[in-house]
Amino acid sequence: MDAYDAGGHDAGDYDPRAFPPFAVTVDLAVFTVRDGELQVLLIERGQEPYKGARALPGGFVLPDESAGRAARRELAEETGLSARTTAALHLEQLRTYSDPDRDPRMRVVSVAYTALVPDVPEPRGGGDAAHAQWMPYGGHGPLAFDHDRILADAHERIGAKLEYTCLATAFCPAEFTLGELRQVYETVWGVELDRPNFRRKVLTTPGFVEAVAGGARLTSGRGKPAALYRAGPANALHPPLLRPEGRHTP
Amino acid sequence: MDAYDAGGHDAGDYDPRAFPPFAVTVDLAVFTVRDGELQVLLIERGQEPYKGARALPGGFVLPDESAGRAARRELAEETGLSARTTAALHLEQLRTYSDPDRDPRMRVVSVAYTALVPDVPEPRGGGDAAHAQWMPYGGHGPLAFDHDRILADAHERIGAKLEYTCLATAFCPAEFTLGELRQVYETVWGVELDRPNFRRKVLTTPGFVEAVAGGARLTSGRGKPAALYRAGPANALHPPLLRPEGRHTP
DNA sequence: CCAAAAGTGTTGGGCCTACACCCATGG
DNA sequence: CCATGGGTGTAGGCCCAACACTTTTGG
Repeated sequence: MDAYDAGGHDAGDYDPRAFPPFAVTVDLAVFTVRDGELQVLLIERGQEPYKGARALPGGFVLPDESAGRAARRELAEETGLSARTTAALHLEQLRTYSDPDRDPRMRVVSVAYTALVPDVPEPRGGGDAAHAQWMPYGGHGPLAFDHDRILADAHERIGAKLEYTCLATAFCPAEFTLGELRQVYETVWGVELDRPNFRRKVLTTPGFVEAVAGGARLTSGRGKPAALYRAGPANALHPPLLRPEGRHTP
Repeated sequence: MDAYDAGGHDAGDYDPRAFPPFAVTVDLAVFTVRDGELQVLLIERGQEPYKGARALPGGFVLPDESAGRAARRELAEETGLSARTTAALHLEQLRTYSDPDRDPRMRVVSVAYTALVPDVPEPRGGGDAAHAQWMPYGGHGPLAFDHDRILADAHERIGAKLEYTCLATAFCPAEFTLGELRQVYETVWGVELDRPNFRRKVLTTPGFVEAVAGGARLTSGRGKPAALYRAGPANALHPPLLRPEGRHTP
């Protein structure tokens, strides 16, 4: 213990062999909105422990890459999407999970990331790529390790970020209707929003969305065709778009 | 590379010796409000690299503790405060910094924490404890490693959290005046707030503060004695206490 | 008496909720 | 022609920024 104290990178002597060895991994909480419900990308474990249980995709951080790069690489591998596609996706560090007992085999510190993707085609199992599949959020059994907690933290985070960032557009394709955007909010928050007020709010927030010139599209066949919009240049929402009753709807 | 892929904890074979070795540390961004200005706890490095430069306090995570426990332990060691005192302090995980080149000696992944402390006595250099000292935020030179960025991220985070949490009371002693609480906001945000409106806002937010029965105290000698308050049971502010002009004042 | 800080009151305007109402399309 | 969803308008109310004013202390 004293050896480690003395080896602190802030002061004292330094011995490269004195540090306690850790494995560092990334875990991914990847969300999408499909069929009007929130879905999450999960894999099925083939090995003990937790064999047969669902888990978040993830893997080791390599010696020459940052955790963020590792997360993007794993995302590409698990979804089977091209590197060009995944490079544009929204990926955000959530937090780091470091309980000594979180992995029964050894000491693993995991940096969790949250990714939001539009309704992409089903992840292909092409080549080496994974058996990852979309499952409704909450409609899966208990997950392996501490992944239930990671997933819950991720859900809470994106719910909060929808309030004061333009993040919702990350769930939508390049061009989308305001109805689709509203459905993102309703699905993640689990509430219904007033359509006219939502529209005004979004359109009066500078840089949130911008109209597409000629476009008009039908969402589900019925009703008046809706105008199309693109994501705007803004990152933050001023003022924020708060969910109805105070906080949370867990 | 393939060996590491196959060793991923989500699938495939698993070899405990195949994982890339990392050192895991914690770094602490400890803030206080002293003399009406925001100050941060820094140490001076005695070793290369960055010998003589200022840095954030921190150290290795031990094999049998979580990063959070390591952060609290380091905080106690650096400030010289008793374990009972530090156990009550607000400590929050900021984010993890994992750039491969962030430490020139070896691969170090650091989990950064932010701590908010009231105006405690100068950290004693007692016993083994550190040469840590308070310095005005921004009034120090460039820091070692990527600590400038960590510190900037921490400042942004606490500024944002003041808006929608009761965090500001963590900067105050057990009993405080509304003037002291307002000074916390003004100091961290770098703006002036309207006193009457601030008072109303705080008092009408349920659970933010509660009045101390008989108390009344003078802040700086001059003026009418102010009533004393304690931190209330609430954690979040509804509605939030937004800073004046949109975002940021960097 | 004056300066400084605490505390109370008031008012005008902005924003937002909650509706009512038209428009365009598919069946 | 009716159900469905897009889009516009409007009235009421709540909240809040701004500022005037009183109170209580130290010098």
